[in-house]
Amino acid sequence: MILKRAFYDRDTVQVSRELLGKLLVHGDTSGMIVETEAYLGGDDLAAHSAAGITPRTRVIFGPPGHAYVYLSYGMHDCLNIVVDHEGSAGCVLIRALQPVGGLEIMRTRRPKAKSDRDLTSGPGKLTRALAITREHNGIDVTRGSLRIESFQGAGDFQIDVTPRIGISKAIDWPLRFLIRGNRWVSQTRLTPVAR
DNA sequence: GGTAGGATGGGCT
DNA sequence: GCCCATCCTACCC
Repeated sequence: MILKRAFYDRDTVQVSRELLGKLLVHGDTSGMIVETEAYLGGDDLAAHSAAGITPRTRVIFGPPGHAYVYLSYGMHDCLNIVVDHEGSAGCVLIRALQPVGGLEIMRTRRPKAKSDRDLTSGPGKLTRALAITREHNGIDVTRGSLRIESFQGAGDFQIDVTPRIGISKAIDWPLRFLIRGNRWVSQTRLTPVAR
């Protein structure tokens, strides 16, 4: 079942935790979300929205349940989901997936992957494997080809919390969430600070 | 097992 | 002109 807009129209940390175990679908490929990061509005200087409303960040300030896709380090597209109410600047970076459907398609899109773990164990890897690009910036993920669904296959799991990866500001904030023990979690910065 | 450094382009001051 | 919400390769244990 596709997640409705009300799911996203809530506190950013809460939605970041609850997106774990959900199914990200694009066309014939899909994967279970196993790692997320929360980016807040207000005084979160690591968030793109800290620069205010610009042509790039406009979508983050818009209504929840839409994709924010940006170019990272000049090479990689990264996927966020806009959350919290319109006018606030919360969003959730999708950092890793466990592949569920369309593995063969993913392998052709990431021919250099040395294992199935390599297909989607990072924010730039998973967008490549699922063919998500900046062309999807601003689209509604509560309907259409790119969407997020509940996933019975997730089963029970525990959540670990750590600081966020690859940022230089607010480096100690505990805003990275992952499914404990999952093989597809990106491996840097393992030590959890909470549950 | 681990890490150092290069690729590469857009956003913002 | 500087700063990146990354990935991959080479090289070293």
